[in-house]
Amino acid sequence: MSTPGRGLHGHVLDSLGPAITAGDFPPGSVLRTDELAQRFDVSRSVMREAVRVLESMHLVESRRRVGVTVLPESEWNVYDPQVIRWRLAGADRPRQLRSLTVLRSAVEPVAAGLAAAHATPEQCATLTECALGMVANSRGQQLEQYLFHDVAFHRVILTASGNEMFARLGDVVAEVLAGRTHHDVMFPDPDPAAVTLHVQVAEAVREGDAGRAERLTREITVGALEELDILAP
Amino acid sequence: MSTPGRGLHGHVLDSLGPAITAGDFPPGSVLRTDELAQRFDVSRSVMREAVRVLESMHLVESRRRVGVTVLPESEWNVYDPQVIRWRLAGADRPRQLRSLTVLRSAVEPVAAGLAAAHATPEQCATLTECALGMVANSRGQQLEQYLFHDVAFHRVILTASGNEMFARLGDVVAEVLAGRTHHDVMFPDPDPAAVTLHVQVAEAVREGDAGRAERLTREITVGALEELDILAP
DNA sequence: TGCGACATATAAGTCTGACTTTTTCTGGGC
DNA sequence: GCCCAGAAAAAGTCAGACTTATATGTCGCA
Repeated sequence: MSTPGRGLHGHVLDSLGPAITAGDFPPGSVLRTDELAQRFDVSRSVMREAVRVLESMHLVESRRRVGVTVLPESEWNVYDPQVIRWRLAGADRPRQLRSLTVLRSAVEPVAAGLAAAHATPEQCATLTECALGMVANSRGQQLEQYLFHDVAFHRVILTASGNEMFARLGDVVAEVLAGRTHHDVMFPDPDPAAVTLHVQVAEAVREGDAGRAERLTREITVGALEELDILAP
Repeated sequence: MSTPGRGLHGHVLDSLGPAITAGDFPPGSVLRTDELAQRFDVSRSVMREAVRVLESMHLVESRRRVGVTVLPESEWNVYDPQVIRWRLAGADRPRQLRSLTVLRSAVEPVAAGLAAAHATPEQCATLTECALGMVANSRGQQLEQYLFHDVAFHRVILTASGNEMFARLGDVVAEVLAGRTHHDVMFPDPDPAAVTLHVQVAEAVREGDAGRAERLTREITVGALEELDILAP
């Protein structure tokens, strides 16, 4: 999905980031750069670079004479893809998935409506292909193939909306959908109603019917939320 | 609003960040750490820390034997508050405001609906106060006072939704609203209809009427979008 | 002429040690 | 009890030497 551990400082981040986001260090905990450098067996320069990155994510704050203070969750840059990945890998993954799914339920319908107005013919074609791919793999435990087309579908919607803020949520949606298929309980086959809705959204976008695209997508996301409620009530 | 230029590397970022996000270096441009260190008159260690931060924002990519490559806009972490601030300070500020306003139009109505279900009595009280504050300052060019209550209002809605992803957009909304009042053309007095809508949203949340809160908030954001269309068609 | 292996230059990456600066804490004097 | 000066602690900064990956160019061979 992304670039794990490039360089020594990256390796340090791969350890420290998940540890902090998992709550191993309660907010207000104080770490010392030198000690961390020793613990990870890297030089102080490398450790400082890692701390700077954590600081830019607002996971920690570095102050003179004090040290590196872990910030409360409310300060974190929870939209940073790296932070999202770390948190999804952690213990309260279910809560993350819920948060992100609620975000989806707000964004995707509006994005679909905009896509109906702005999608290029190519994007419409891709959308239809994705929907058909979902149909073709909706039965017979072909979850991986289904997931592939599902992710592609939602990426196209978000991109075709023409809004960059929406487009950049493609990775988030991909993580959420992948998480549902891989880590969490999943029904052996996808919900047939959801498959139909995707096909209909592709139709609505193709026809430029913004209102219908939005309504149908809202139904999809409502379904995703209900699925979460069933799995983790 | 935030923490400008803490430390030497922060000062470098305050210069480099806006320059990159403004497009001063076309995507693919290659910078060299040593040269940058000279240009900003800092040591390489400091420069390296700054580059690491830019790298974590996906504004640049650092590769051996090549240098620091500026990435295309499509790679940027556009949800990073710092990046948002840099871009809003730049030349294509209007486009940013539009992107962010569209995001608001997707998120805030859903947030208001959730707030109606989850808001504490304290939050309801604060919300009503904010709405009243808006009413009280809606006439007579008291834009600053009006803005203050407007920002507070939307922050409460986003927080009361109980969704952390929504809550973290409070700063973004604050930037957008402040931008509208300060930098851009603004009607001498706020739209009376918008003021009324805010009061009604506060009512709906207080009464726990999620549907109405969502609908009314959608009207507010539609109004904000239309306002943009009028100002920059 | 074309292609692959090898050599080389380059820029990032890393480490170390010394020094500076800010800020908290401590303790003494009033 | 309060305030100010000094000390201590940790981050911040710098300079220099060394390592490593890698893009590119060169040479020989087919």
